[in-house]
Formats: sequence, structure tokens, C-alpha cells
Amino acid sequence: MSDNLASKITDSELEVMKLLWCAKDALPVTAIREQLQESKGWEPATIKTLISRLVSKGAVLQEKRNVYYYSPAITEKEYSSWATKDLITRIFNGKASDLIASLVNSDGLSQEDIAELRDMFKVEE
Amino acid sequence: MSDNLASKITDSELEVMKLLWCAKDALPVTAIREQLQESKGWEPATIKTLISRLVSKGAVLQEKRNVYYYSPAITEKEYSSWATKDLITRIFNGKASDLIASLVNSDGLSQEDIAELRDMFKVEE
DNA sequence: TCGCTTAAGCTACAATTGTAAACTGTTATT
DNA sequence: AATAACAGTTTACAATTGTAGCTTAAGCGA
Repeated sequence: MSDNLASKITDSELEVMKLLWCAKDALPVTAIREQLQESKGWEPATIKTLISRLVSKGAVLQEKRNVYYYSPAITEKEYSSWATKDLITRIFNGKASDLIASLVNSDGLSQEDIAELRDMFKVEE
Repeated sequence: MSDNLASKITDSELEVMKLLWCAKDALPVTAIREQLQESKGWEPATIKTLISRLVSKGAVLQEKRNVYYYSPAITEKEYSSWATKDLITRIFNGKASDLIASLVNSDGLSQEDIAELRDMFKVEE
């Protein structure tokens, strides 16, 4: 994913992306509005603005039917792995293992997390 | 670290923080300026603004001597572990292991990283 | 067919951020 | 002492972000 795509997804916009990622198919504004209006307390106009901005920046595709249907142009995995790499670059001087070390040394991991990780790296072997 | 501290350190401000974290002692503006002016191409005025904003938001302390000397009010570890948790909350729905899984599955880790991690979780045992 | 609802597009506006100049007072140098 | 240089403070200004209203046109129910 290019820097000028994901880097520009803001916090509010991300809420819209999350919704679209959950949906199996493209959604009309109505469906998006229904969910975000309650969960986020946003006005319809706000939601429309966020969608428009996401379309402009190429993070969401629109497909013309009766009304427009919207779907993500990038997958959640693409985005999250981009965001992770971005964090590593900006904060951990490019060292991924420093990120994980930081997690391990700062009660950032639950017991289950640690168990999962142990498995993960056992299997790798 | 409280949310309203670290969350507000912006990208440009972070460059100043990094410099202060590297320094063993508090630094006067002169020293900060010398390093950032060249590496970042910032005007002295820009650097002063960033320092002021960091002081206002409590991320940097100033100590009056002849001129002010500036030092970080939060450690790099505090900040980076806050930033990591923030990423996990915002993007990985609070699951730290999802972050690591994403790293593992997206060529985000070098061979050395993986070796280090294997050690990390071997030792944990 | 006539409104009502609402999608789509345009405009708005305050807060934050990136970047920096202007002003003011102090210090160091000649 | 006069001046240059610069720290500290205030102000500036455009771009981005969060939040939302207004207008226009179209579809849907009575």
C-alpha cells in the first residue's frame, strides 16, 4: 500500500473503514449511517463527509447502482500491516523486534497473548 | 502515561523528543537547533515553536539556568509503549497477539527479528 | 401525481499541525 | 556603552481533521 493512501486515513475515517471491512458486500450510505449514527453519535452529514473523503483519497470504492454502494479499496490486513510498519519506522527506528520487546516488557501482553506467541514461534521452528 | 499527554505528540514534535531522549542531560535551544536545523531543514523559529508546544503539553520540562534547558518529561520507553498500546487499541481491537501475527504474516520481520523472538519466548518459559 | 425523505455534492467552521516571521529583552563582544 | 546575536514570546497562515449544515435532485409512499 502506498504511503499516500493509508497514511491519510484519519481516526474518524478509520471507523468507516472498519464498518466496510466487516461487511461482506458493498454498502449504501443508509446502511453505513444506521450503524455509525448510533455507535458514534455522528450526524448523517458527518458520515457522508467521511465517506467522500475516503473515496477522494482512494481508500473506498463507489459503485453506482440505484444509489452508490461503497466498499473498501484496501483490505484490513493491508492497512493494519501498513500501520504497524509505520509505527516501527517512526518510533522503533525500524526494528520490529524492539516493538515486540517493548510489548513484552510493559505488561502489554495478557497470559493468553504470551501463550499464543509461544505457539507461534514454536511452530515456526 | 495519560492519554492527553502522549497522544498529542505530533510527528514533528516527536523529532524533538527523539533528540532529547538521546541527550544525557537537559539541552539549551542552541543545541537542539544545531541538530535539527541541518537534519530536518527547519528554521530556528520552527524549532522554537515545537519546543514551546511540547512544554505546554507537558511532554518536555524546562529548567531555568542562564537560558532554559529542556529535557523530556516522559521517557522514550513510556512513549513507545503507549504508542504501541494505542495502535493495538485502534487497529487490532485490543488484541496484542493480532499485532504480532500481522507482523509475522507480512514480511515485517527479518530473519534476525525472528531469531530474537524465538529466544525471547524460549527464555520466557 | 405530490410531497417527504434522503443521497450526493458543496460549503462551513473551529481545532490541530507544520512551518515560520516579528517583536522584545538579554547577553556577549568589540 | 553600542551593537549584534539570539532566547523567549506572540502572532501568522495554510493544510488537515472533526464535525456538520445547506441545496438540489431523485425515489418512494400516500
